[in-house]
Amino acid sequence: MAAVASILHADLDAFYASVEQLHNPALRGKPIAVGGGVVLAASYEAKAFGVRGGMPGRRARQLCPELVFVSGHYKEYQRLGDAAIDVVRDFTPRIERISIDEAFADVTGSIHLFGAPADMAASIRRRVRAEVGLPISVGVARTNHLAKIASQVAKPDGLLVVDPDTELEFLHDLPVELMWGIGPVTKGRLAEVGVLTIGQLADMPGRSLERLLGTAVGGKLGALAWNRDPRAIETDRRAGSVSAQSALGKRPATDDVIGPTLRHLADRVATRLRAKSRAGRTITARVRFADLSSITRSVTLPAAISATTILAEIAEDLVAGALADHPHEQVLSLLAIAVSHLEDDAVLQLELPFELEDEERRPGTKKGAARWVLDRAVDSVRERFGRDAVGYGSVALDKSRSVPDDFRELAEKDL
DNA sequence: TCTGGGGTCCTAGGACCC
DNA sequence: TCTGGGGTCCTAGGACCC
Repeated sequence: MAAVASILHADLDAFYASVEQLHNPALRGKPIAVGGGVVLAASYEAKAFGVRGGMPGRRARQLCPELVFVSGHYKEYQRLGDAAIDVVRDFTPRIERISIDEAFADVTGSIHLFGAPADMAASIRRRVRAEVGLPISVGVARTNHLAKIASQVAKPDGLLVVDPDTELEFLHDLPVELMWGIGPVTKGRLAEVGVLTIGQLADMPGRSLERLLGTAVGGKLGALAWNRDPRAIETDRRAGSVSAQSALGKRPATDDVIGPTLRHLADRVATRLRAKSRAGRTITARVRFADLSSITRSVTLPAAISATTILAEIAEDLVAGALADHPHEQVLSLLAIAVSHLEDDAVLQLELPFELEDEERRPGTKKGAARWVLDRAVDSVRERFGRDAVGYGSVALDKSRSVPDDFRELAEKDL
């Protein structure tokens, strides 16, 4: 019965870029970026020039003229990411995987088997380097939040253990943006009142903090700054929503752009739902305009759906409504569809009778069920012959702009 | 030199019910 | 006629994470 929890946070360093450098020795030691139009990941050599993920490729090339762009090997990312996390899993089943390259592990119950958490962390780093070939940083601490911060401070290719006796000393000298939940906006708001370090944040009266940032954010950050982290490892999280989006560059807000794009997005989302026997009640459509401002419209149905065509029709209605509210916007830069309020057992849900307000355009039970059967048939053909074997009409997406499907899959969470 | 894609959580107002 | 209070759901938007 250990009195204190021991949490590890393991985080592969510059993951995609490291995989490319592993497979192609000519890239080692060089500034490289995975991606093209947009930088999906940068090597540490590139980060030294200020290149960051999410940055437009053109901007990255300005910052670093000798930057080498490489296209991604996404299947490899999935395989090696899994392999690295599996090494961590050898030390405990109490794993919460945050993303493809990052996981928390609660090793409190493993100490009697493997020794001190710091030794486990060192073993993990050695084994991931030897067996997977990649550098991984590990933070060790009493709480999730502290372990996560420790791994960030340890990077690249480092190990940092936060001694339970010196947690606040460690925490309070660090810049506020290392905390979970502090992004550019919150960092800016804090900077305006002269708060740059976690220690300064901790010294703010709770009430001023909540006035500045809102009760939830302010309260949470205040607690974290004093090292009160309520968060425990969650070993089996399931996604609460599914979504798909397409950046469009600049396209006119016309039916020939909107229709095919929404059908494509609806297909992606609905196929994923059906593959996991799930369905959702709330449908949200997002429209982003040329100036990057965006609006959303949503509707909650009396029963959950997972049929492609119904989802596409509802999304089209939502987008039409959104555009009607903004008659002066003529140019679109992105469309997105999300389904939330997810429920299990799509088959049963879809057989429940439900009626939508406009029966003419939004078929209810019988047609809905028939469409679901058709969608399942399409799904099974695709399973055998590939995604492109059969489609829902023409998809007039600008392929040069869009991101490979393999990459999209990396970000998908388990439904 | 206006930026990709998939997610989570929170807020605030209004509708509706008891 | 006007007065309460609490709870839940829905919608739209915003900040943040990887």
